[in-house]
Amino acid sequence: MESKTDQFRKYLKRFVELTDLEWQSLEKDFRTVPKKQYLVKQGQTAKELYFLLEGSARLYYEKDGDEKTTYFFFENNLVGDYLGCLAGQPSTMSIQALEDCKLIAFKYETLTTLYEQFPVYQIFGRKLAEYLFMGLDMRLAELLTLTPEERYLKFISTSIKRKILERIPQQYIASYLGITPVSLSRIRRRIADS
Amino acid sequence: MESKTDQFRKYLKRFVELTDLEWQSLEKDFRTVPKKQYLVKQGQTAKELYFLLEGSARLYYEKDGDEKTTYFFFENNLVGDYLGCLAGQPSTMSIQALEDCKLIAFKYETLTTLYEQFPVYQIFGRKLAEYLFMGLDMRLAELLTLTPEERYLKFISTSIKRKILERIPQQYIASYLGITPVSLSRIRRRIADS
DNA sequence: TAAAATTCTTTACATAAGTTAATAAATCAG
DNA sequence: CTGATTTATTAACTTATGTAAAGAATTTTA
Repeated sequence: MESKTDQFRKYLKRFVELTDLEWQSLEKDFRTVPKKQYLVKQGQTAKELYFLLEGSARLYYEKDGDEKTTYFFFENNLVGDYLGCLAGQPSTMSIQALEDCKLIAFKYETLTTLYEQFPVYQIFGRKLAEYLFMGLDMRLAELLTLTPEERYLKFISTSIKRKILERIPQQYIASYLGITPVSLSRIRRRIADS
Repeated sequence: MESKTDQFRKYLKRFVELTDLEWQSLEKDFRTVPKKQYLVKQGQTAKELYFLLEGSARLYYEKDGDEKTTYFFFENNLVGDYLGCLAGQPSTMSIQALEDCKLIAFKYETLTTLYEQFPVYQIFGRKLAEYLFMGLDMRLAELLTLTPEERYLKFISTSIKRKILERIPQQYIASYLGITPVSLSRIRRRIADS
């Protein structure tokens, strides 16, 4: 039977192969965060990162009273304010559970300590940053080169994202695409009519 | 007197401290690229990265016949298709010299070899990726949370960026901000009138 | 310096998006 | 199951942006 931590260890294999000692050196802490509660709060300095075992979350910025959702997180992925951890600055955004979440927490500081202790973690740190960079780079290119309608079509064109559609309120998807919920509703109608 | 390579070495000190051996192990190649020529061409697989000694460049995507500029590069910074190097895929964008450029080229493969040879390069690789990630993350947040006018005001509010304004055609700044040159012109007028 | 090329601004018009508010639909909680 | 809450759609209106084209200003270069 696969334990919870195995899920996380398996995820790390995308990046590096860890020995048992290396794997155990990363102190892990189980958490549950109920729907609508926060993993990261704006203004507070994030000290830990999470591996999402179950559930989903959204990252949003607050602006003029309303919220701009810019990212989603799903099971079997890392969650957290990576930028905040890197910069050591208070978070400029919040991360809220969209569904009940089960997660594994680990201190960012523990990770940086492991960078020095084990070369393989240094490699992990690099590959993780590279992986996150790639994601953002492609996202940015899409935002700057595609129209809102094109972005929506691209968004729903992957089967993974279709699952997202069923689990996530459309208002959040709208701001992920850089538009208002009303506008997304119109785009959907426009597409349905054609 | 400071030599050309010293400029590059100094830049690297942001990330790591290199011994002479480590520094010399990175094979460097001087290049000049005249204005309007290309450092990276869409469709070709980028194999090297550059350190810009003098001049400036823009990164752009081609879409429906016209160009979307999404990034600028200036002296004393790295240039190149980092994503393309990471992914080993053909570039989806081009990088064009906006002014005559003097640069130091180094093979991405050499860098990855050095990751294995010298731990300090592994650290450099991590910190570089983290640094680039941070830049993209902040940029993305700005694009998704600010209006075009707010983005322009933010853009010109930093003294560094004001220099950019004087060296870079506004049409490119427009698409950097995610709008058309016409729209930028109107925003500028709106601000001037108020 | 003058002609050519490029860049910027402006105008007019069409289109899409934002805003507000009302209604419909779906989801949640007691 | 039903009332309450949240979410999605629609409508009406305003505003900003895109597009195309013309003219002005600037820069390039021969």
